[in-house]
Amino acid sequence: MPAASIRARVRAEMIDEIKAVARRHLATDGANLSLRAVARDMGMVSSALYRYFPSRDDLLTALILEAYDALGDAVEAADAAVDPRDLRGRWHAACRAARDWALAHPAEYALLYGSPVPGYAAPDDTVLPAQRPPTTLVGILGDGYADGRVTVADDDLPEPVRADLAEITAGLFPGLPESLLARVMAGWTQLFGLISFELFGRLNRAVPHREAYFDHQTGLMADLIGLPR
Amino acid sequence: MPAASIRARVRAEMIDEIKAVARRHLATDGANLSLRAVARDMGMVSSALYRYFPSRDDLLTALILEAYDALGDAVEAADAAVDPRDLRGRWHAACRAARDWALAHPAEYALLYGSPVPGYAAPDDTVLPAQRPPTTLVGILGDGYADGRVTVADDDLPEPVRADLAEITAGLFPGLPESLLARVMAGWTQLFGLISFELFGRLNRAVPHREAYFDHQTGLMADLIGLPR
DNA sequence: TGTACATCAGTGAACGCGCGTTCACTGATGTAC
DNA sequence: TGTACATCAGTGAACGCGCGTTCACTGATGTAC
Repeated sequence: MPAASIRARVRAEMIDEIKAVARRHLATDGANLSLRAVARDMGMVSSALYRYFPSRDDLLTALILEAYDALGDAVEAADAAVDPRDLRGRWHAACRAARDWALAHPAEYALLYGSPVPGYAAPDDTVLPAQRPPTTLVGILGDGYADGRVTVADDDLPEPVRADLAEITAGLFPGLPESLLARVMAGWTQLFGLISFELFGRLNRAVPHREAYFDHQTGLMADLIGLPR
Repeated sequence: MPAASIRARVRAEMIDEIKAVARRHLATDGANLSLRAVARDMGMVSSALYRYFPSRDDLLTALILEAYDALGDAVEAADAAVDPRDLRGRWHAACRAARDWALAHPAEYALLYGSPVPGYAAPDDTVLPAQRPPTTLVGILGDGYADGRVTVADDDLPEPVRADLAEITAGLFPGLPESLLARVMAGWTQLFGLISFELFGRLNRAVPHREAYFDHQTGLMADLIGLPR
């Protein structure tokens, strides 16, 4: 191995370590991530970090991208691990995977799905990874629609909504009826609403049995969407 | 009017003005509210604010309480303005009121329903005002259940969930079946999921017709809950 | 293989800024006799 | 009604802290001949 790539590898490891330390800091500081604190934890001087990230916001962006991808990986893997014909099993598995990931990485979840960080604008690279979980959900429904086990409810979609959704299906899910997409989006909203409520403390006193509650609620959504039992 | 109460009134007006200025700052700074910035905007020295609020967190708490109450007022008023027998109309009105309030006060909404502020613990006084919107939703369904126009779906509630919900109904909504409460909670989760998605940018590129989308989605939830059309 | 040079990582000091909170103080406003 | 006193609002300086970012620098590591 040429010496140059050793340096490159060390550099890549440093970047990884910086991100790992920064992730730990997210847990206590939220999005008020401090470069200096990260540098301190790494036993470096704060200016040294500028060798690796041109600014604090770039570090934040890297963390966001990684988090989106970790969440996407988890959801897709959970879906793929279930018999493809077991639509309801896939739905529950995907939802649970999202929740499990969020519970395991609450600070990163808050970074993705919490209030926007003041003064920080997410770059466009985040759009695609952010779409992975809803895309997985649509995929489950799409399979069911393709083999006839999921039928389309006769929703009276208002025309502007139908048109908006038609653009989405045309680009990403050709052939999918808009009203089916609308219902999957209800499920997608519900899923992250449930996780946010749980993580942000909305269920604190009211619902001690969080997991059972979560499964039941996602089950209700599966009914609404028309997933066969 | 005795002179003492003039002083008291001036004091109350100052407190109101401080909160109003602080609310404006929330919009740009998010929860990183700066006492000094508020004082500057009021043409005072920062230490003067300590005559009115013992600490920054107390000011934040006051803002949170007011925001919960403003949202609660809006939702309850919208519900009350509709013919009580028009359950679906009440549902839509309550949901829209929550969305309208959130759109008009995005920073305060984020304070209530966004990621928790690091290092800040909401005091117990916030619990009751925070319950007002879901309580309104339950009220709509409860009326329908009482006069038989909303029937209870035969959900197979897992026992721990049923028990959790039974405690809630026993305390707040005696006689309401747990499975009905579970569905209202789905609607409640959906409602704030929708608002958060919209405000936090999740629909940015995908759904331009936000209001129609919102109404359609809350309509889907009304179906799930069993509100008569 | 050895040597001159270029690249790169990390240092340490500094700039300029902001923050929450405390404290002794000045004046004005209200209270009690 | 007038006066002595107490209360309160607001000032200004200070404490001690933290932050992101820049910049000239030292050494070590890698490259090219």
